[in-house]
Amino acid sequence: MADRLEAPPRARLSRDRVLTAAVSLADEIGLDALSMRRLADELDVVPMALYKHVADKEDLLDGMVEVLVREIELPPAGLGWRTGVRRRVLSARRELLRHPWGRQAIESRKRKTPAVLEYMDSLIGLFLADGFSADLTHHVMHAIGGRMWGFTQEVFEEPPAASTSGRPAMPTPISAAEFEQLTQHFPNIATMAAVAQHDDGTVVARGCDDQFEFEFALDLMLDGIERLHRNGWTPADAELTPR
Amino acid sequence: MADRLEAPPRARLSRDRVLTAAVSLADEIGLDALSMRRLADELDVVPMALYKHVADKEDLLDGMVEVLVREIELPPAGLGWRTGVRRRVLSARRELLRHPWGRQAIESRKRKTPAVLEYMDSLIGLFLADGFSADLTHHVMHAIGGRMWGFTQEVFEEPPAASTSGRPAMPTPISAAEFEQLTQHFPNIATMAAVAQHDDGTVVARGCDDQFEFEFALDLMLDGIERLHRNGWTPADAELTPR
DNA sequence: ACCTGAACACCGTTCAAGT
DNA sequence: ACCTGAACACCGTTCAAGT
Repeated sequence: MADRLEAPPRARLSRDRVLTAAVSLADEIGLDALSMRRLADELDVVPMALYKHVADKEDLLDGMVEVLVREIELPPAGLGWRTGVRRRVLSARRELLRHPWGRQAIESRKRKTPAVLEYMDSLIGLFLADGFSADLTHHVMHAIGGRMWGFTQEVFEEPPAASTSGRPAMPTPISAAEFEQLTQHFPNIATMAAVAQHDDGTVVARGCDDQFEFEFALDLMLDGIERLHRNGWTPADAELTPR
Repeated sequence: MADRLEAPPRARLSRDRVLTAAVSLADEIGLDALSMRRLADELDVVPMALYKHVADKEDLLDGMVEVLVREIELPPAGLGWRTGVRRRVLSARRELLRHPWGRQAIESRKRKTPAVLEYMDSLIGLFLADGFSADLTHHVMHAIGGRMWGFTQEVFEEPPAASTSGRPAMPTPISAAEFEQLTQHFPNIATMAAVAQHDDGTVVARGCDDQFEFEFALDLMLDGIERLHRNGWTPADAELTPR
């Protein structure tokens, strides 16, 4: 309504402005809907103007991932590997919840950009500082895998009955008829789902608490790593892998 | 050269033929390059002809995932949960190596199709049959997560120096100059990578053996699960989660 | 130096028509 | 019943021009 001071005819473009706009546009409309043309619209600019600031769409995505990864908190040093790893991973998960496009974007990158390498370097540093061998560090970094970026390993979610609407994957209370169907064809899923749905006094009462499942799996992995480290794992142990 | 018996002017289309063609086309050119139009070309048909056999591209991808998942081997019953899970997961991984588009396709599905539900049901059945509570089964299924489909949790791969060419991510021996760079900026990555590259007598000598890393992580998880089961885990244990 | 316009070679999908 | 043609509303990107 009133005249604004910034943006007289139009604000000047820059890589930062392009990336920031891309990040919040992706937050809004999702990664699949994010196109160079749509982004240009948002910036009140013709599509080709973007190409002065990003090489192409791949470079745009690289830049968006950089922005996201730099937001992962690095806690103070000296907390020990387990706490250090745990806090980084939980912070990464928080970023991914704020930027739901993050997983797809990170997974589709082929070149590791500086912020990505820095983050991995800091994780590796935690293990090495606490006396993990380079070998063991290597293997546990692989074992942590996507969880270092806060990826939930799902592909699983609720039993069936997906959310028809855009986002909100509600606790999905299924109807009696659907449950009957489920019991018939997938009795084991039904048995498992029944507990997660009914039960009211236990931890699982919250239906399916994503944060709980995430930490459950994370701690299972950290427990395993701690045990290997405490037992002085060496490459030789790998030969006599169980089974 | 000689006249062929099948495909007189052109073979009749069917959902199966469409899906099979899509699967092998994706094997060849990758999922991103797979378009309805390209697939139609491959089948010597106009793009719109496909829409009689698949509802849309989403439905095509659903069908392709069905084809892939049905190829996962279900070992005979009675092997016990650990062996049963391990063999399924390793078989799933083999499928994913044959169909590199599988991961992206599976991850992008929102509705769980019958073959997917059947596979999950069979996994859950293994735990229940060996006396896992429905609660614990629920949590460990989440913890296994993408690994049940044979997903490597990577996002990690070699240090830097990505494969410039299309596919073959070679062991990537990096040059002395690159290594110097790496040491400067990412000392911990360098330390870790040095072992995986030099060492010649140990297990890690193979540089970075994907199969080894996969099984290392899988067994770490299975060990953890076994321990919980043996100790009679109950939801109450979750309250006193470490840290 | 930075932005624009027009064009190219693609997409998925609809709709009305052909056989 | 199944396939086709033409069209619509999109893509990413190049290239030659404008200011």
